[in-house]
Amino acid sequence: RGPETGITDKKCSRQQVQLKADCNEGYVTVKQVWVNPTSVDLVHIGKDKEVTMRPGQVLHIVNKLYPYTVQFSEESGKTAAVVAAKTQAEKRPCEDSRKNSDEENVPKKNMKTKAVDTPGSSADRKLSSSNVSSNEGTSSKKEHSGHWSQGLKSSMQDPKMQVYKDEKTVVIKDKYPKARYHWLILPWDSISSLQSITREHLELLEHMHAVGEKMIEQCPARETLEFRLGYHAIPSMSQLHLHVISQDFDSPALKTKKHWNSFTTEYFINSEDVIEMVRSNGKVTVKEHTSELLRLPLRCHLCKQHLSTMPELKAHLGKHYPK
DNA sequence: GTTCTAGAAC
DNA sequence: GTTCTAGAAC
Repeated sequence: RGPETGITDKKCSRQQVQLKADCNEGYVTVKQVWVNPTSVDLVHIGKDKEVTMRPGQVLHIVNKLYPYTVQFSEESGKTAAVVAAKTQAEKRPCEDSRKNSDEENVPKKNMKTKAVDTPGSSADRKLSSSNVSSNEGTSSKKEHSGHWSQGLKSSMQDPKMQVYKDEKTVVIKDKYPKARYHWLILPWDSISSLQSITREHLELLEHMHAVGEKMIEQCPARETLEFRLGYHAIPSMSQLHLHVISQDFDSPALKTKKHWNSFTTEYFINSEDVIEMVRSNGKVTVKEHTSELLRLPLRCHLCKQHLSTMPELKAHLGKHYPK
């Protein structure tokens, strides 16, 4: 609460939240300093607790009010974080881009933005007040953060990438397919990840699954290839996306152990299991040591044979799936 | 997420 | 010597 945010609500402490941006990783750590509820994607943080927030997620300062989003922008080789009051940021993106052509670098008077200090190690990347204004100009023009983790949000909006769309979802081909067929089913609604899923999203999840199955039905190789539909337990890219991937894993973009294990271990959660989890539990929880699954030794998903290198694995897969 | 590359592994 | 991977940088 104070002049910087314009918040006058007495339920909001003058020191309600603490934000810390990691510009290299592209997220902001949000710590709730005061007792009244602060939430990210409507999930309460709790006093003295911290959560990470990525672009696309919504921070409510107190009592589900005063929505804010974060954006990262690249400016003269440096990455900077900008926090923007949500309503203003979303209200007039088109108007902004026009206006900016004759109002270059003039900050919006009513756009409440605030620079966030980066952690100590990257003190040289700290924002000075002078590039706050230029960053405001950039972020309102671009309409997206520019950070790689936001790539799907821009791809899904690009008509050239869309291979199917309906009222709830859009389908794009994975930009770096890890198999002969690899689609992503995304909701139009901004849903950052599985972690923000609730029972309210059950129908959407079922619809996404049905769309995925439609993609398989229209695939010329549907008779000869197996497919799996599922989610990465800990995705790198923001915006919920259902993978539909053929099980040949015959692709030059499949290069690393991490790639392999992300599709062939429990790191890949079947769409049906996600739906069942939400139905019975109201949310999706990821097991504790999930990230370690990515370092497991390479193993053929079909015959379970161990392979010592990626080239060996790829040669081995060739036996299961001749061209 | 990908790209790039130093140095480990062979 | 070359191949391959893990981690930094983007």
